[in-house]
Amino acid sequence: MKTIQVKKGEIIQRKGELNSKIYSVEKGLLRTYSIDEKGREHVFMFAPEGWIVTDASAVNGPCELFIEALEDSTLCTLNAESEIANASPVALMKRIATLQKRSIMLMSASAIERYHDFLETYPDIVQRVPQKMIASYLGITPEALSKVKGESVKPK
Amino acid sequence: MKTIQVKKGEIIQRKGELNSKIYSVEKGLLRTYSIDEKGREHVFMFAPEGWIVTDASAVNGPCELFIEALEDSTLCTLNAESEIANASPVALMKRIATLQKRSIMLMSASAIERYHDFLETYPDIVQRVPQKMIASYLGITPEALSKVKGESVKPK
DNA sequence: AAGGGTTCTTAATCTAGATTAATTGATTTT
DNA sequence: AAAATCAATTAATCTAGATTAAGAACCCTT
Repeated sequence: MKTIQVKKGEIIQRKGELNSKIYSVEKGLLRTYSIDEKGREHVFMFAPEGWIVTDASAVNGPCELFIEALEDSTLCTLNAESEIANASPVALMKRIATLQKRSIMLMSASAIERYHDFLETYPDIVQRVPQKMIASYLGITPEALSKVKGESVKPK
Repeated sequence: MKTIQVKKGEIIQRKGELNSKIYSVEKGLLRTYSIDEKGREHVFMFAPEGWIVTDASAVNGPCELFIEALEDSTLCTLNAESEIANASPVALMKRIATLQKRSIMLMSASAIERYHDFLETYPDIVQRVPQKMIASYLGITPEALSKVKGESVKPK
């Protein structure tokens, strides 16, 4: 386990890499995202101070996700292979519960409902993240996010 | 840990209950689903023979999900509270990886792409599950599933 | 076997969000 | 500070999938 400094815009992990790590965010802000066959980016999660990031698919093979610093950040890195074996099952269950909720939201809620859920899940980061990345996290385009926000302020 | 028999149609766990369990499917088929504020059902996952089912959100509170037997089934039940502490972190990471993929699919793939992913994820259960539940799992209506299946057979 | 309920499909219409495009304002680069 | 690139918003049009409705094919139950 060691502490590292990363600069805004730096890509910490890329799809296809094998040396998977677990990152604990001490200071700053990360995001993870995938790029599909059509070349489009999809933000999977954000990680402000106190959050932990890892690409679960990297446990049994190459990473699926990119990890990028959205601000200058301080991270604690753990080697995934050795640390996962003693990871807390209770903490992992919490992660599963969060993902369970996210899947259900994506299946059932409208764009504006998902936006409000984003605000609850990540209070205090709206100002720190570009709109287009929030839109990507919601699974919609930046144009659609602009639209629904406008409608919710001045309804009808 | 004990083995129980359940009948087709039986609801094994309901939203709001506190006595969460882990179910391992020996024989038969289960599904888990949520019901949103508008009263609509959303299938979260299926569990044929060999799969394990649990409602992760029940670790820290009441269940979010219903669990139902789609066929007469034989299940091994484990008490969640006591068993989660010694659950295998590697197995939990696999579950996280599956959910990670599901979220990304829901954000980025079209209905027909998600249908093909369903066929890969659950080979051999298409014939055993009603279309409307497959549609619900995909996050679309039964009518839309009928439509895209028809289009994919006879394109244009 | 007849009746009443689901389930599936097809078709017509409607709508949330995508796409395209243009405008303005920020941020970087030189 | 001008040029160039990038971000956000607005508007017009388009489309995947929703909604509504109706008919056909299955269950169940009696």
